[in-house]
Amino acid sequence: MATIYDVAKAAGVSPKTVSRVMNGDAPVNQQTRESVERAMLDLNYVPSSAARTMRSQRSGLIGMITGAISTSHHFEDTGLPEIYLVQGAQRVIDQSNRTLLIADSGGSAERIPALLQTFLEHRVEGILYVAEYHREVSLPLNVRDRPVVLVNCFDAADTPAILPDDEGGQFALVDGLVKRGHRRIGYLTLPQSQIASGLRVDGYARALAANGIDYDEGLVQIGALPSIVNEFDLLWDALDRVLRAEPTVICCANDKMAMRVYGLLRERGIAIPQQISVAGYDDYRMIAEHLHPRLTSAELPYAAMGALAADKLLRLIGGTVKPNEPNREVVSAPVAWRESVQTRDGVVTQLHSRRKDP
Amino acid sequence: MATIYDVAKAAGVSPKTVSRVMNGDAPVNQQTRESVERAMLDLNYVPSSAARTMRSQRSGLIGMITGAISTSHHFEDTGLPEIYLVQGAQRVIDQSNRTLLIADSGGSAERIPALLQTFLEHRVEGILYVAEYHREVSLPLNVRDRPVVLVNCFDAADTPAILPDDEGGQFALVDGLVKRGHRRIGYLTLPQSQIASGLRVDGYARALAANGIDYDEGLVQIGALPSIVNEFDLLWDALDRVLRAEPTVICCANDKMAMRVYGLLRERGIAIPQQISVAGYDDYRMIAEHLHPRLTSAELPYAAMGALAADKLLRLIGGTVKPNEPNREVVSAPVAWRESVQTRDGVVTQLHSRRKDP
DNA sequence: CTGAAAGCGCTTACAG
DNA sequence: CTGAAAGCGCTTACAG
Repeated sequence: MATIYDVAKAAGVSPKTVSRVMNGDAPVNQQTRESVERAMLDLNYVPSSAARTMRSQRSGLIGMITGAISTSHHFEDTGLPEIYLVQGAQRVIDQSNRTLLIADSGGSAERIPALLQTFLEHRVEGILYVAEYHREVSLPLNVRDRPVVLVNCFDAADTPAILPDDEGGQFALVDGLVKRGHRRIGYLTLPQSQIASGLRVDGYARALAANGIDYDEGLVQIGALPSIVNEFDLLWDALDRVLRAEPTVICCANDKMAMRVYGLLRERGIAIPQQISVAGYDDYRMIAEHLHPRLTSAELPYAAMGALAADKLLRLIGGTVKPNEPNREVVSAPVAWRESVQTRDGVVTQLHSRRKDP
Repeated sequence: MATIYDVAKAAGVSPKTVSRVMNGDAPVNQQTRESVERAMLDLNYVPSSAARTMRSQRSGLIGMITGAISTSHHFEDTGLPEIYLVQGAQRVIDQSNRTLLIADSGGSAERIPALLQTFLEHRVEGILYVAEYHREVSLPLNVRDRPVVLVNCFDAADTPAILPDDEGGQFALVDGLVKRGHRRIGYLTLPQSQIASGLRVDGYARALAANGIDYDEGLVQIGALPSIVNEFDLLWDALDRVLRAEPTVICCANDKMAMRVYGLLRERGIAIPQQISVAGYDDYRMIAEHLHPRLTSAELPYAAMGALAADKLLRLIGGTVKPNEPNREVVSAPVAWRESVQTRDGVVTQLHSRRKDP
């Protein structure tokens, strides 16, 4: 392939001038520039990032390490939508004229050191470490010397982290349900050992409290457990208990569970949303928009998290992080209201008339 | 960071010997090796792939360009499961001691030349070009000088390509349905302008013919169109026409459509699978295993396609492709039989007794 | 089994 | 606005 020397010779200038035309780091005479550009085109010149990296000591590479692209062996295969996270990060990184290097752990943690080694050989300028679900992690020590941003996870060392606002998301969902006239709000959760689940139940409880509604234990049931063989049986029983508490709406731990609940409710002959409303979490559009009726869901803002994480990492690399900037940032997102939730007209009217009464 | 010279000095050898220890490309005295390895550890030495690339003229990088990681603007958001494709390719590439560089077109074709430029700057040894859905593409010319394997697509220039066996997949599905006693087999398709859809209808027809069943036009209806606003209305009408042809099972163009059909059938009070069986395509587990009942589906073998594509690309790079090897390869996959399809016992018995009759 | 010299293709640091 | 020299950190090609 043509080198900068070939271009320089063809254009009748020095290599350094070719370099200046490419990088725009110093003024170049218009005519000189044009002849250089012509030479680059004629020779089909493509600069070598290896040479550039070696001399400048800046690789322009950002490493992202993730287990997203994997058949995960943990709680559920929550993985796929994390792709939005990759997309969000990539957009920001492209804009900074850098290249994102993505390594997939394939779901097995023991591969991560090797992936990091590869990143280090490529002299990545920073690392985005993405977890498959909201959880605590501990980073291998050999990363510590360059900027890292955790995404969808956090560690004991308080490494900068971008997290979803699980508490706020569930709050907004439940608060919105109350505003739509619901007061008996069922909730099929995951076990509290799941960090996201604990936070969401907190949000559920806060929304009830904010609206003066008592927390009824019967309305909140665990709808799934890790590695249960017959998942539908467990969910069936949990749904049974929730229904006995007479809800007008059932919130589900995630959209996948909501999809199952659709099947179970219909098996019982209960119409959605006419007889009972249903809501999910994640706003996983592949599911939410194709269920019938379409599913109301609180968005897990992966794209925004990816973008924010990339932005933060770039600022860490550039040294432009504000001194008072918190290490952990939480990303909120709106609820996507769709037809699976029906407004309880009577109650809403009642609320309206109350407001107008005094 | 420590360089090979630092390691050489610490170990009391020449840089070339350190290189030999790292690469194992020539015999090294056991004691020498050990002192070099100790020095590498002590100094926390990580070789620079940029320097290695520049001198050896081999980057060890494979580029993958994809629109998978995107909100696609075409027919439907088929995107997400292509991640399995990335996973399949990465496993193979890791084993060859290379690194996969993934670039996402974000769904917009105009970004692709820039992504290719980045790949060329990094001197990728080959390129995997992944389409979001089975289709024809045309490659930008500037790729032509290095090995390329198309995945999920093909071009007029007969570039090596790995494709899903859509015809065979639908054949296996329909043939299996017949073996399970079904003879009136409805099919909600996508328009034939979709290559995959055309092939699958071919497979459907071949399976009927192979089993001596007449093709009934009334049983085959288009269930979705691109950019239709109210997608459920169109599907509702198509489903209506199919039902009038009195099928015992309905095949759907993909799992997402099957998910919608679940909703529509239940709205009509038709029980799955007791009154009618349903099958999908893609075996998109996020959907298929969480619908109730779980959905029978023909697998779109993305992981296998990714692995095969990577394997082929590596052989193209290594020059070990067999001369008689076809440029286009098709990947087959089994059908995942689940509870949404019910065996028609009566008919099956009838078939059995027939065989035993003469 | 080991080493000295050169060079891969850029950018840095300096000079003019 | 432009250029000559040196060097980034490896591996190649050669020699012993």
